Amino acid sequence: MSEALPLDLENRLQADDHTSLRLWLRLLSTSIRIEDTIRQRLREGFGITLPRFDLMAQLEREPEGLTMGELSRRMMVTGGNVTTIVDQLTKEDLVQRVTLPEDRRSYRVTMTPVGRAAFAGMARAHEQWVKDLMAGLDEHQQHQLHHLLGVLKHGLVTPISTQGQTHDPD
Amino acid sequence: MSEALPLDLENRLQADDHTSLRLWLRLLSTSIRIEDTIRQRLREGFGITLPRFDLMAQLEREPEGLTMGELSRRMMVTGGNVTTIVDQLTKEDLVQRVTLPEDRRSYRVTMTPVGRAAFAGMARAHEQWVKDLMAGLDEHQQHQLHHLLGVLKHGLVTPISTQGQTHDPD
DNA sequence: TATTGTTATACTCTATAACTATA
DNA sequence: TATAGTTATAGAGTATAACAATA
Repeated sequence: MSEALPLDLENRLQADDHTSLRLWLRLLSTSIRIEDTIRQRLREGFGITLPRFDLMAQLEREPEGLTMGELSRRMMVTGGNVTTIVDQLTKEDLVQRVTLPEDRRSYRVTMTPVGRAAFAGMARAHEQWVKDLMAGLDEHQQHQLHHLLGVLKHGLVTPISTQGQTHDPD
Repeated sequence: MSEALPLDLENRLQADDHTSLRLWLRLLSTSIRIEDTIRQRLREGFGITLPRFDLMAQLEREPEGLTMGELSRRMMVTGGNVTTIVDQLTKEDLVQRVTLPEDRRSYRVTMTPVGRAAFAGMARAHEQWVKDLMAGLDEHQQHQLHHLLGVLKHGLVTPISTQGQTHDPD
């Protein structure tokens, strides 16, 4: 975990490479493992997929609802896919399209009362799962990890596409 | 980043929940952002997908090659999918199936010379991308993050399936 | 009978591009 | 013309289950 660092600059670069690669593989595998667990439990417990859960989570924060375009930008997927997901959730009576008088090309997607109730249960379970999965770290370690990930994330070179002012505070 | 912790036990649990949830969202979003970047560059630079790259990375570490079953367990996907991926890589002459005299049901998948050369280039580029993406953290922070992720990962309750002794040291 | 690998099928998510209807 | 959303299509990855060949 803490090898002696060589003094030669080129070797140091090499060592640095391996540190980064090992870190990335661990970050990725940890994330995938947790995500798969949550995905599986959402399916088994609530018969819902992660993208559909995510869409409802977006709506939960916005009681007014969101247009398809807003959902597309927030979820960072193309419009056609949002249509599919909203279609499915609509079929299950979890969300609905509400027409806008001021622009008849557009809709506002909101949760139905059924959807709100269903989501409350899912969100509660979800939060408990996450808490359990994170329980290997104490409060201090969690804050430390949160901080380091923040540094890493904000240090990422923003890709070419800063077009749609993506909504992604975390 | 460091709010005062309430003393009431129930509130503390609540606060703890939110810490975990915020941590998880940050972990997930950071991981996805890096993964998407790498995925896109692998496609644009080398015309290869992440699962195919991963399969070749598995073979790279095992000069003797691996059977379909071993690949399936290491990549944690079902056998049918490994068949598909190996088929595609075989079509591009990057890997090959080598028959085993001792068990004619089974094969050993190895990289072709072409595949080995191609993978060397990909791996070099991949490592450099990772290094650049991680550059927001200094060496010490990277080790710290690596350590915390290790604690988190090993604290995860091992899922029910410890059947196939999954190969996943990271 | 059990095991290795393949095939067939289906589902979800994803992107691109053509299209409709409004603005 | 430009924009909001839909539809059509295609491709990748995934799982399940039935199947063939071999052990």
